Amino acid sequence: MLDLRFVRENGEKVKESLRKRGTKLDIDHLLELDSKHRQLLQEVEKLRYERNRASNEIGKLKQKGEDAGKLLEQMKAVSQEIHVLDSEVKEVSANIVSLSLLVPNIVDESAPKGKGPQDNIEVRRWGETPAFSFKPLGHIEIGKILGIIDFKVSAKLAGSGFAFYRGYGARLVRALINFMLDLHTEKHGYQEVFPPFLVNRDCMVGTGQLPKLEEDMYRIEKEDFFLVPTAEVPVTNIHRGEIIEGESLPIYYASYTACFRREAGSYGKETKGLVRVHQFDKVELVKFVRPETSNDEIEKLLQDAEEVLKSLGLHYRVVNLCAVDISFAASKCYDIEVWAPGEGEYLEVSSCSNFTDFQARRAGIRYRPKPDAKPEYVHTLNGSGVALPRVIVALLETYQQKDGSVVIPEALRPYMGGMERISP
RNA sequence: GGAGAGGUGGCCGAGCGGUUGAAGGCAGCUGCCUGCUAAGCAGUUGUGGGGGCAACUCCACCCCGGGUUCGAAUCCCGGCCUCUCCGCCA
Repeated sequence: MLDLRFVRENGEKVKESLRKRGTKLDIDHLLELDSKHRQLLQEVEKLRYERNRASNEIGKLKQKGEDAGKLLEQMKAVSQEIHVLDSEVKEVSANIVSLSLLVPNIVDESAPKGKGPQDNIEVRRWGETPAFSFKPLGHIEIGKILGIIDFKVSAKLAGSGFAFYRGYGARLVRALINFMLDLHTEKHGYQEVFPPFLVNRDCMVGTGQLPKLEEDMYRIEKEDFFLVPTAEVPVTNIHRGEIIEGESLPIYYASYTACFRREAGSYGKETKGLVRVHQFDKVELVKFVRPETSNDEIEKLLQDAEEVLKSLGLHYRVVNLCAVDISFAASKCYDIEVWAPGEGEYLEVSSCSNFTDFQARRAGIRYRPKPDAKPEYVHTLNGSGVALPRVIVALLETYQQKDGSVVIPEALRPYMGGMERISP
């Protein structure tokens, strides 16, 4: 959510940002509602003032045992008026809120302009695309040969778009989660948290998934709960409605959760295998920081995520997303894309975003710059550190051997009971 | 799931339908004072919003949402959460 006052005073800037994003929204209408709202407020508040004073007067008269009938009658009418105006105010402000919730964050100036993914700018590459003396297989085949991923079973259990891991495959999932959590907590200074996988509506609005993306979310109708699409949602909401003491910033959290996404509208090749599934595992990094530091913090966050891939020896590239590609709540975003030799393409395994004060304002997350200063909104950031299925794709495809086995990168071996390779 | 209790300011805790933004205590801050570990005295300390260049001023907020009333922290209804007992259960 943007600061309404900011929108009021920087209408052009807001519209410019919307143009860059390719989003059409009637900002002028929002501003009209805003001024109507303020005008109504003035009217009601004046009446309230009048009524407060009169009610006081009535109280005094009654205490003295005097008659207050006349005043009482007058105030009855005033109360009626207030009631009518109140419902108008309520309606207008409800409209303002619902419109405001649909306005995306202002795009950072360093984000490239562009019309689509082709305009994202590659920031750097790490490692090289591995060479093979044979034609590398895709992960689906490898998983089948090794008996570690079974899409027949997952389809039987839940339909298409799910994964079923078995044996060393299941072990690999567990190993990766532990490896990543250890890396971030022991080396990068994050505190590990383990939240519920179901959250209420307020959380989803707080981080910006709702109201816009409700169709993409799994919802438990009876309780109005949502399955978390990412740990970002529960973890960012840890501090919803709080005022954090300045000295405790920055706060870094690392969290494993399963992630649930309906992925409505996906089709074709994308929906095969592990590349796009309804449920996947992810270790997420979330930061709460002072506003003036968020530009540096996103770079550090990105590096923390990159280190996962470096440790695993997987070739990747980092891209700076162009305005059109940046998600609703973010102001700036880097994607990390890992190379999958079997697929022959780069796969997004991490998005590292700066949400500036956008989520903080929605979720009411503030801090005190100094012990007695007025509270201000924090900046929130998060990044995958990283998402598992596509890393598994890259891992299997990168480390596959001619004999059908897959070598386990050294960093992961302690988590695999010292195993060096998975053989058919 | 059944029965009961309760949700008040940073914390503890009072509150009859009428100067209660809210007693009292603790904590914090600011003065004054006292030579001793730190006590005493006085003052002060919430959030959001509107109006004004400003001093300032007004409105709202005692879990949330409705209602009754001239007036609600106080009464009524609905919801959420916490605690205790019982039941069920990994």
